[in-house]
Amino acid sequence: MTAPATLHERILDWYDDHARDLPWREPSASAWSVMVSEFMLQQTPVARVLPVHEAWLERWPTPAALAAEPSGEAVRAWGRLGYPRRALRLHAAAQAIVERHGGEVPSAYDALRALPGVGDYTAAAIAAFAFRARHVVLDTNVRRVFARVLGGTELPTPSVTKAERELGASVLPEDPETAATWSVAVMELGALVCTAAKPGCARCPVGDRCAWQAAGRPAYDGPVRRPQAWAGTDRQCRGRLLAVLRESTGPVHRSALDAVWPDPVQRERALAGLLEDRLAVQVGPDTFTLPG
DNA sequence: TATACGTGGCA
DNA sequence: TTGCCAAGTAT
Repeated sequence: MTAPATLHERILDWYDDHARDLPWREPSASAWSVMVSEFMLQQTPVARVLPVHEAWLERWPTPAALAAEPSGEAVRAWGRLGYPRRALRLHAAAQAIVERHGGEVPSAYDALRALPGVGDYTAAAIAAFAFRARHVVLDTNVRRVFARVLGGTELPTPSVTKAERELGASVLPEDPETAATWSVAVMELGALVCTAAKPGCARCPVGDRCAWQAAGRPAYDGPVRRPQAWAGTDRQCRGRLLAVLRESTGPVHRSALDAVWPDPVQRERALAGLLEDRLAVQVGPDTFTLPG
């Protein structure tokens, strides 16, 4: 009789068989490639990131290459990925890498965490996935898997708790290389099987030792997060206006912006917001463009 | 801690 | 069709 496989063995074996081939997971992928992917994947599905990531790395193979261009080019190349301030932050991070780290993506968590647009998750992810360092990586997928398998609840709490970080640390393999693979494996399990809406428990490698399944898959009963409104919001308006600037090679006249949003009050407010965020700049009395 | 911040695919 | 969702960060 062989001993039943451990939770870790099950998940690592599953990942070995089911991991998607993603460019930023290739052994030859640079730390910059990993970093770009992490920025793009914040709140954005893999399928939409793939083509933009490829074009980005082709055009800007290093942080220095991006840092040498106007931030507006980063916003333009970001395309319709959403949350364009991420493009601005990635550009600013590239400049910081050139200034503070000689153009090399830093490997230390604290140095990464200090870069614009890099929070707790992204710093840990870059350190773990690009440099194979031992860090607890807590993204929404990992948190959901832990909540179910180890916690017995359908969904994690709205924000990361101390208990979660401690739990993550307690199950993180000692060996750094194994720890990094463990993190991406749990993340992949959450993305492909232990999904938010329709979990594939029947094909889950740890389904028979999942606390949530054992409890009969009780529905989430925690605080309800209000769905984010979209139609008619300032956010939608900003998106419309920025799309006009992105798709134009030169300065855009106010009339071109007027054409994409009917409400003048909201339109002005959104434009002011874009200028405030440095996603757009005013270059004349009535003309605007992406930042230089 | 709650809120703002894009976008498009899918049920 | 409308609602929900997808590798968060900054304030």
